[in-house]
Amino acid sequence: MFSKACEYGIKATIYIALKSYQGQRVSLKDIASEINSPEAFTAKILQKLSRDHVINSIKGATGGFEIEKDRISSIKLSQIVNAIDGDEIYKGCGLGLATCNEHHPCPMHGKFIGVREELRYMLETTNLEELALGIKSGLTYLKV
Amino acid sequence: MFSKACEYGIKATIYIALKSYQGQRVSLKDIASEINSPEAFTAKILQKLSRDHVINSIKGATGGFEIEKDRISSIKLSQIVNAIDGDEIYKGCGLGLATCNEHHPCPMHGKFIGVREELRYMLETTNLEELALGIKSGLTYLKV
DNA sequence: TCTAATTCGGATAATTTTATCCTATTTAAT
DNA sequence: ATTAAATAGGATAAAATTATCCGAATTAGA
Repeated sequence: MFSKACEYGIKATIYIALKSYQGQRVSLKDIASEINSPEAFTAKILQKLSRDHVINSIKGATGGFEIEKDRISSIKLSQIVNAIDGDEIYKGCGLGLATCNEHHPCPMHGKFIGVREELRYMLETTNLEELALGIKSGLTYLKV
Repeated sequence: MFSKACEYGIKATIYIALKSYQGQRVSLKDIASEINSPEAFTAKILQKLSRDHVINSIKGATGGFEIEKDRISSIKLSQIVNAIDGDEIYKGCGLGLATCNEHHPCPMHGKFIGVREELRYMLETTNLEELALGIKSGLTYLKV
């Protein structure tokens, strides 16, 4: 469904949100260990999310990654997915046709539109805060 | 969402079903041209579908690919996807956790379960006949 | 029997995705 | 200033996916 990079990106952002919520800044090493991802690869993904202003990166000795507390609840899953995988997955044709719409639908169009719409809605309405809260309360997990 | 191989596989199977429905057997060349896919790569995918008994392949001079008419309505999209991409996409965790269930959910689990379930249901209930019929009636398209 | 049309399948190549390595740069603290 | 800890980013490598090439095998029909 999502690329590995996107999976890492989502998990990393949730973890950063959780820690930011608690007033803590987190290092790459910490993130990679917490979400069980390869460090250098995760670094590239965080750079991308930082350039896209989903997260903030702070260089230097006490540097790391964080998100302003008051932005956490307004950041949607779709922004993360978009920054890494683009929007093809929740806006594009299921069979990869360049143009697929009501006037020129692929064979799956009518069947797929509900799935895609539900995915789009889920990604565009789910915010970081609710995801981080699940981790905080020990109800959900980022690894294993 | 689906791999390129899977997209080709679905389109190819729909086209084979359409022609089989009309009592015609189709060649690889015909298929590749009709769904706009690379011939040799499509051949590998058709081999896989053939080994999985989704389609039949006939060797030799007047050979090609076909599906028994009376099986067309009973073949589900999920069988094609399964043969090529496996079932991870509609059964696995959205964040790639090896174990993700109600007792040990990933942060997205509760949000993702609806999407995944709708995708699973769509794939498991949509049959080849309805997809081929759309093409036959000129309402849907396999390319452009 | 021969030929032509076809699928099969092994080998290889190209491209994309995933992953690693290493140096430069930044910054807080001593 | 110096040092240590951290991110940035270019170069490269490994693995997976997508794509191509070509000879072997099969089969209908002349």
